[in-house]
Amino acid sequence: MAEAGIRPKHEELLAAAVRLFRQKGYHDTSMQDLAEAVGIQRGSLYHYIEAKEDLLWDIMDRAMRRLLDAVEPVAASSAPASEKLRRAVQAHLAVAAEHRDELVVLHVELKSLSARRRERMLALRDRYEGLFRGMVEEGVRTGEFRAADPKTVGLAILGACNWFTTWFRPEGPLSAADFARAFADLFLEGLVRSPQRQGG
Amino acid sequence: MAEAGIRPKHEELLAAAVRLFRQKGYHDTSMQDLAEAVGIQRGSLYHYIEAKEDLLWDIMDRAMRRLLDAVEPVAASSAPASEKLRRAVQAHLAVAAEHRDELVVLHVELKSLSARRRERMLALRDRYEGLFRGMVEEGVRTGEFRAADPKTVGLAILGACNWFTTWFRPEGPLSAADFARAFADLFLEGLVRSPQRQGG
DNA sequence: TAGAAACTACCAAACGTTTGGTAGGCCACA
DNA sequence: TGTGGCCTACCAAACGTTTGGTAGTTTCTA
Repeated sequence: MAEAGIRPKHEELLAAAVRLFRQKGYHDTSMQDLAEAVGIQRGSLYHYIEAKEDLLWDIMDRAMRRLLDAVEPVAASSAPASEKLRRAVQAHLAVAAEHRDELVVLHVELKSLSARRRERMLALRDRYEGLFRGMVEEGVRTGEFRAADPKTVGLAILGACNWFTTWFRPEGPLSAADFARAFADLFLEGLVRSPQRQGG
Repeated sequence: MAEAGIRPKHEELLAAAVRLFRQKGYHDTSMQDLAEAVGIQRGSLYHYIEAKEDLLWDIMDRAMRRLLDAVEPVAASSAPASEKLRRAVQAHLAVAAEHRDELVVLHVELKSLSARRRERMLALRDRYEGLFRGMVEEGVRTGEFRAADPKTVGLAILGACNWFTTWFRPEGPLSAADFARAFADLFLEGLVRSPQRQGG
């Protein structure tokens, strides 16, 4: 919660927690696992944190803010809706590619947070979903997009983007930017060929 | 694994496990929790199962087969690719709406399976992903769809469909069929308005 | 009267967390 | 230039509880 400068061992611990929580899940990762990962004794972890759940919160909070920081400027810009949406997808996938494990933990371990913290996190998530819904809304309002339910469409797009973290492999032939282009084309132009546009 | 007719209490146990595993996660659900949910003592659970993991496997296996049984006939039919894709999305969302908890467990708890069982499940998942990729491939091949990478598009569509389980609420104003229509419109026609088709 | 269904009692291990303590570095003060 | 006080970093051991699972026995029911 309180910023405390850079504490190397604490960062190392967080990094180990991200990896283990993604691999085994929060509840199946023991303090023993975490201690071994950073090379200290189980009890010594409490020199750095007050409780196991603090690690989970820090990871999820950080991940959520990465997404908000990446997409909020895009949503606030003055480009056409289609261009905003394209850039938002690109921004999301870029974060997702660089911080895959964090984002998987964010999505999967919401249920492992305490009620208070879960509510705070859900509020941030709602804000994030609102960005995508808002861009679709804007496109529909200005007539750039066809009539569509912005909430449903926003969730569909965000779903595809969120799922990306579960299958993307950086060692594959396509980059996150490649996938972002393919995604945006799909959402904006659709699959069905139309001779009047994009000519082939 | 071996089919054994209908065993009411065993079904009750499975149903309780689905609910608890979705709510709290597999590792945070104890045998005590399960026993209380079906009104027997902890040790008595082992009259119905050999190990806790059997419950997880049965749930995931059942969920995966529901999806395959729903979509495989669609993919094997002789309709145009766009129509197949529309029906596949409809079929997936129908299963997802009726068996939400099962599908969430299927997606979230893969990591909690033993290595052997996880591999078997991944094989089934690959088969399922192949159905969607195949439909896109077909559309591109026949020229019904524009040029696109079938694997990427298949995963994007499936991602949106899989994410559906995390936010769909049956008590909401829109049915799974409504969402399926909106999803299919998005994937097939895209968002950007085109005067030459669907005229408005 | 056999088998299914459930009980009680128990196990060894693991859990997250707390405790009391130590080693070494830094800094003010005499 | 020592030295006492405080800090960070960590250890080893123990805390009480819970874990998944087993064994042997009793109760219900067809």
